[in-house]
Amino acid sequence: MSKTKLTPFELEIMDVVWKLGEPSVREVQEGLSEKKRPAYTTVQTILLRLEQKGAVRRTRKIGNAFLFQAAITRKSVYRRILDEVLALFGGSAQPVVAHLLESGKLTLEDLKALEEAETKKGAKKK
Amino acid sequence: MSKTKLTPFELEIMDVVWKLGEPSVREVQEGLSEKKRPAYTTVQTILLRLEQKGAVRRTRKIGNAFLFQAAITRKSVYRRILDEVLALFGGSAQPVVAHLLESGKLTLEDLKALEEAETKKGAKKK
DNA sequence: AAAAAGCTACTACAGACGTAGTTTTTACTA
DNA sequence: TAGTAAAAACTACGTCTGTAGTAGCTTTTT
Repeated sequence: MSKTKLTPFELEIMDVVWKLGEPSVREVQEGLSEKKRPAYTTVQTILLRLEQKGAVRRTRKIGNAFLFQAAITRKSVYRRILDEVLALFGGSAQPVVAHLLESGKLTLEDLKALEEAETKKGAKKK
Repeated sequence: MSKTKLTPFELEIMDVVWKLGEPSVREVQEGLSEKKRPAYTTVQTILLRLEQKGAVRRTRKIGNAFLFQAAITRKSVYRRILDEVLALFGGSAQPVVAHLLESGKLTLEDLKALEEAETKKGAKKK
């Protein structure tokens, strides 16, 4: 898919777009947490850049405002991010998980749950 | 620890520094993969910025060249990166691992191995 | 010692990012 | 239809990144 490289802030905007589905600039702005809510035009600018990057597209116009829609999936973006992290960790996922465990971000219970889910899926698949 | 925020390229440089221990600029440059090996002065610049960020420090001088050394640990950097990724994924590690599994980056075997290692460590601890 | 080779320190610069102001257009509303 | 409110479009700008050139000092080699 598109090799869309998004910045952290663009990511946040995308998050809102994904959540809302087909928001206007105004809605995106209001969808951001109050603490750091940038100016309307800032959101507008980012949305424009996201459009140029092919991450969103304008769908239609309501009144005089455009509505936007994600043009890439959340999953594809997450995958790319994880791939980058993996590359950092030498290309293998195991050390990443080991790190998560070590830092307490992931528990043994989490692991077991995941394992079980995966086992089930594997069995079900095909 | 230091809230050192490193760019991708700085990360690469750090990687070489960590690997070599106490390299000179030249050694760092040569430690980078041949494909994208930047000019000597580019490496120098990055090393300078890393120094300003507190990520490396100059140790001594051999001939007329300085030697550098990491001032932050690999682990602390990795931890910060993972924290950022976790934040993206909603603060929880489980979805991250689920993603890894789904994309085939992590296998059931990996999971089991990790689980076992973790169990052992947990038992050993204190 | 003079030249050569290698380093450091300083400077530069284009493109990306975050941020937002200003001008122009559009579309309701009285 | 004229006025106004809201949005779009355009412009701007400081900082960060990747990238490297250049001037000048230092060490080594003739």
